[in-house]
Amino acid sequence: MTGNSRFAVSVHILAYLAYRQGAAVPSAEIAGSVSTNPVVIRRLLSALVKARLVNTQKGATGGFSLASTPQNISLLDIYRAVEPDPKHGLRTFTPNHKCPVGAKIETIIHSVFFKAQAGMEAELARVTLAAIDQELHSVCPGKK
Amino acid sequence: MTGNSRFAVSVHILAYLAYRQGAAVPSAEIAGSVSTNPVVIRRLLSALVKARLVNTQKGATGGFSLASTPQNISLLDIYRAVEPDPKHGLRTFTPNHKCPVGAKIETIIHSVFFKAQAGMEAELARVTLAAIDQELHSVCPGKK
DNA sequence: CCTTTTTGTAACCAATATGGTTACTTAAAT
DNA sequence: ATTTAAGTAACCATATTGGTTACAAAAAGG
Repeated sequence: MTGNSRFAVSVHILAYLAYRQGAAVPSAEIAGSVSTNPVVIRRLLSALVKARLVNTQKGATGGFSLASTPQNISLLDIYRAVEPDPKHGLRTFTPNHKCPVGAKIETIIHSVFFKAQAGMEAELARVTLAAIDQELHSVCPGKK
Repeated sequence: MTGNSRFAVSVHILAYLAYRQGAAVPSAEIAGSVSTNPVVIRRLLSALVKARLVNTQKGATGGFSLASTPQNISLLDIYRAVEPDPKHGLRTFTPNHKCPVGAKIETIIHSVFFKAQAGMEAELARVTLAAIDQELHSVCPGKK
């Protein structure tokens, strides 16, 4: 999907903020849950703040909190915030345009990747942060 | 999607083989169309041969050819041949299991990624090499 | 045989991406 | 003032990626 862990960690971050129910959560606390450095968390939160998914507050008693209800945040929102330009490995794909195949294949593959991307994003759009939060609070999968 | 160009180049390779209609095509010729080194092509073809999508023949007059009709090869077949284990950036994602969120989020994210992957693969399954080949032979998009 | 062509791989390299870390500035609360 | 915490730049180690050279194995054709 993405090759890096930005999306996975971002989902974890927002799930953690949902779990903390509106409290101002410092990056160090989130980093403790993710098991990484607070700067890594703040870097991702910087993108999430820009995408208006998260509010931020500096200073003592500051921290991060959701800018919207978990019901109003989909995983697609998160994905787009932290993976703005999925380049699908087309970076180094520059076929020879002097060849009849090379001349046309690039456009064709772009269109295929666009459809594949849309298929993936459609699934992400179906999952809300509220659904994730609910799973977090379920005691045990399969419990009656 | 993948981060690397393996899938894009592999589609190009198979499209080229379809275009050459069963001839034994040497890796150097394909490399000319893709604009890369023949070894890069042979590396990918090695995976495609193992997946039984391509036949290979050593020696003079040797080369590669499709092992099946273009109609019987989907882009999902190609994807699975060259990206056998899409690790979706979960390599370095190892949350803190001592935290209630960290303990459960990994499973949840795995399931989300699985669905997203399935959405993407469903689109790839809908495209055959024959469809690509047909697009390659269309004179001009939009021509009457 | 012997030469030519081509696959099959190993080995190595440069470029890039990624995540972790330190350090420092800015801002807010008490 | 002091403390807490965001924001961000800079740097580093590691991993991935694609390109390249090199060479063995194999098949065809004299």
